Amino acid sequence: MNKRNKSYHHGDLKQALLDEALRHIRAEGIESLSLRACSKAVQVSPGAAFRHFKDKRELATAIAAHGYRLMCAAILEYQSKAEDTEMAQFRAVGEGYVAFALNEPNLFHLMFAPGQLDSSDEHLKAQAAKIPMFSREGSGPLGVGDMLVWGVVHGLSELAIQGHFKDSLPGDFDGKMEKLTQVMAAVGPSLRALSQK
Amino acid sequence: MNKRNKSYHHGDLKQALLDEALRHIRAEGIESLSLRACSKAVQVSPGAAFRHFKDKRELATAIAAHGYRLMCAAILEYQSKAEDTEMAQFRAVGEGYVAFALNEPNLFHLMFAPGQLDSSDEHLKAQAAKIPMFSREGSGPLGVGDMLVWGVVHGLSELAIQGHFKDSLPGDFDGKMEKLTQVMAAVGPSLRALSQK
DNA sequence: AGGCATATGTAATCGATGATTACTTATGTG
DNA sequence: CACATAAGTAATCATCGATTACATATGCCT
Repeated sequence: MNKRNKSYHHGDLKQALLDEALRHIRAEGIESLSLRACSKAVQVSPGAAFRHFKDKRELATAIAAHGYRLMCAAILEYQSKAEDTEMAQFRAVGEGYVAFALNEPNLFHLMFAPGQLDSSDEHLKAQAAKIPMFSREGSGPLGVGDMLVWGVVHGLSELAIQGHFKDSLPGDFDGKMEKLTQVMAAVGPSLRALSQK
Repeated sequence: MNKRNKSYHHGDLKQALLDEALRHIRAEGIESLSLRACSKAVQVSPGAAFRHFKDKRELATAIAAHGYRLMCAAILEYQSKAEDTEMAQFRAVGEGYVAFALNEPNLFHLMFAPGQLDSSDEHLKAQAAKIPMFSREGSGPLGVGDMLVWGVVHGLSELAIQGHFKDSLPGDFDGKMEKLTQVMAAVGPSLRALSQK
């Protein structure tokens, strides 16, 4: 638990691997993530990584869980900046969701790449449950409004990330957010109404 | 061009590889697709596959292009079954999009997995351009309504595929489609109005 | 028919990867 | 201080994408 950097033992290899994996995924995406490359970057043998992560998927799952934490933080940030009306708070959730996706496209992609993750991981589920959309999962069926709200923000996020809106959105983050906020505002009220009944 | 199955030459190896790759992607997904396994399944040496596809990505791209053809067919089918009113045809596009996604989740996933594809492939772009949502790309910026329409159908498709609506949707295809059709119908008119101005 | 360019396939090989195993070294607790 | 355990190494396997040099079949041209 203490930091021993004298020799041999790394100190906190697990965290170091997580850091390196996060850095790599942000920069290059999940596809090219390699345990060996991570191990080398942290100056450790390939096999050592498997002492802390039984799988490549286990590492990816941990990173995805961290992604949910960041997404949650983004939503809370937008909520804290918004007025304290129900409608403003409702919109802030969507804006935070989209803002996170635009800022962390590779993390967003990983979080919705079921093949690369262990979806039954408890820590992963716990972090996801902090997101309003996810927290309603399991608590009975979602209403029409809830499905639409999630669908809109998720679809817009994904399509924007993948460049399908590149002719329709400014190049910089602030411009994208402003335009997407307008887009969502166009249906916000009706979705909110559907979501409440 | 003729079918010679006497010996050595395969006859139509390229198509055989495409068939096998499509079968594998449908059954297992893109992640585990392997050129070697495909080659073995078609009784051919691994290197032979590279005669017809310079890359693994080139093979994946061809399959994705086929996916767009199938998605287009699904949309046309829903349109042909729908009434000949503007609103009914508008809704049929969305229903066809979602129906395809539910029927071919792995193909749908591949078509929106930019890392695995060569997005600049001409054949791929040509097939995609037959989908109403994609055909508006490049023809000036999309309006608010168009972005919302695409976002809704795409987001609902993806979330449904990934099981995030599993408490809210029936287990069978027909049940899912019925519910999702209701969901989309709840905002169809307002989106259509936005999309037309 | 004969000959030859080309299309198509094989076999061998490279480097990287995920994963496992047996072994070694450090840690810290009774 | 001894010893169980945690944490790392080194070696190895099978698989993968990709390239190369080589072999064989096809079909066109005269």
